[in-house]
Amino acid sequence: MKCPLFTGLSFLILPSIEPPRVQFIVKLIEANGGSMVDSLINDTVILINDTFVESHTLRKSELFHSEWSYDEELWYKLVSNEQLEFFKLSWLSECLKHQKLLDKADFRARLMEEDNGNSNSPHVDAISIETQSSAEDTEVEDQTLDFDVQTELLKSDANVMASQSVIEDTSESKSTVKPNLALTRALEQLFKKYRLQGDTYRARGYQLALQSIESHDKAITSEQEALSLPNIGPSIASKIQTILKLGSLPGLNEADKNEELLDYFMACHGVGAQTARKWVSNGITSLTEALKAYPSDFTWNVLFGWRFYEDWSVKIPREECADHLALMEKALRDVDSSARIVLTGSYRRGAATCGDIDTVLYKPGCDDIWTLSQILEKLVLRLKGMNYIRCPLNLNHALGQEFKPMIETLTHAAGFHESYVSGPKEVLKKFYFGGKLPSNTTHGLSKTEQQVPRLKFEDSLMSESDQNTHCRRVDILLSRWSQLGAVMIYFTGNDDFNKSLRIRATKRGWKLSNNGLYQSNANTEKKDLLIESFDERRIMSLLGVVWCPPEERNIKGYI
DNA sequence: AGGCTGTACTG
DNA sequence: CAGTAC
DNA sequence: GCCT
DNA sequence: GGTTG
DNA sequence: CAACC
Repeated sequence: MKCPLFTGLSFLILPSIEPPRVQFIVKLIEANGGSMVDSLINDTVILINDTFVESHTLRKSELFHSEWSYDEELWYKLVSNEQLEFFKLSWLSECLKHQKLLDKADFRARLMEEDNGNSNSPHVDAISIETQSSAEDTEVEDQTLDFDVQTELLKSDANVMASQSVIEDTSESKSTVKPNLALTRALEQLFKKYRLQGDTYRARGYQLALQSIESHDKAITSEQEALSLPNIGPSIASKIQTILKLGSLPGLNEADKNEELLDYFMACHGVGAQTARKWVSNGITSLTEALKAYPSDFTWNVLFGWRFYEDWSVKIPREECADHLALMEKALRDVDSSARIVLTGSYRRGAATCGDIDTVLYKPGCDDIWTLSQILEKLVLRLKGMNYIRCPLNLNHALGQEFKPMIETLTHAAGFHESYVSGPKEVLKKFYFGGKLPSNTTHGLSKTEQQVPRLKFEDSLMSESDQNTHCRRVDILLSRWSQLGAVMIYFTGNDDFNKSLRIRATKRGWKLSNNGLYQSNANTEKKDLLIESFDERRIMSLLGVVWCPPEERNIKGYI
């Protein structure tokens, strides 16, 4: 008498042992001395139902998860543990058929579907970083790497000033003296001009030069003096020379019809520099004309941009952001009581008015994007049901179905007849949309009427505007629990603050993104190694930046 | 000469 | 892939 | 555009 | 006790 | 949720 085949082995079968076929196999396992478990015991053999495996990789993950019959905790453990191995359930059937334990190698499977980015283990401690340990916690720049400490210090001092003045600037700024007004005005014009033309880096060049001059509180009197400032090179210095001599830069003050038009078009969500430039250079002067001449430029995204053109050019009072949050929080509680949504962006930086409403959605302990995505989907559905969401700006497959009627109404209004086909993506990592509070919630009637782009009359037919409440741009970004710090940094900004951090990361051979701080392995085919992604403070500290609260991240230029 | 923040979504 | 947006 |  | 990770 | 302020 031999021992039964599976004596002493424990098995875990995913995603569920409910299906009759699996039930049958379970009986066979137990008949052969094996045991079933529903959590991770030592040396448990983890098997995946073959219907969910294709070429050693998980497929039909949507179905897989809807059939999941274990607790969320287990899923979390399975995805986060890099050591674990998974095999196809057919291995077991084969063993039974041959009455012996076969080599499992051919039956190997991976749990993560497509995941071409980085699957990270949440609880990993930072890899050893002895090579640059000095930055940790001592809030001092390490001397070894910085040959340009002086410049850096100068710049950062200047930026502290700049950011403070920005905060106070919200009301009045007569205390600030501007000795180089002629220069900064010209540079600003050049910056705008090149940005409008889509010449990003030239524009950036002028923007940085502009900021250099703004933070230089003495009047500039010579080309030489200008040249000595950071980000001012021969070309700009010579232009400055000209301005000093003639009082202005020839051919710059004429208000340019084309630039105005570019501005007009680019204020529409979805219309960028390339598209606008194409239209303008072909003599188009209104959205209506553009629609006729270039219908294919008008994706449903752009059409929504058009519909809410005016609403989305209006700043949002800080208090209203909180109202939006409250509304979403309430809906979220019904979807998943442990999930959280928080305000980031300019709101978190303390701004009195915000261009849009940025939020981050997460669930403590949850690193599984699929779960988070489900929560987001349900939340969106509820918000849509409340008539809060007035238009989506990106979709996955499921939501594509839900919003199909809305989108088709829109494209039909624009004169298109093809029906909308939703994309194939299953998971939502973010959701951008237009949201409008119920009219009784109206906060302060904006008494500070801002100067705002208005649609030309002939373009106003596609638009929807309402004096009482505005439709607002709202962004929801998902965050894995283990990456919350990196996501908060990214989505709190501001842009220049992010650029600064990311440049500092590159200088150290690292890579900072919304996913975390990694040691970049660009050439070697190995995956980037995680340094830190959870702790906002530690990321900044590793990059040699003294921790600062969001209100102080309102910087201009680099730190 | 080549970089300039780095990533996700649309069509 | 280009274009757009964050 | 400027910087390395 | 609310905020942050 | 747990640790923190």
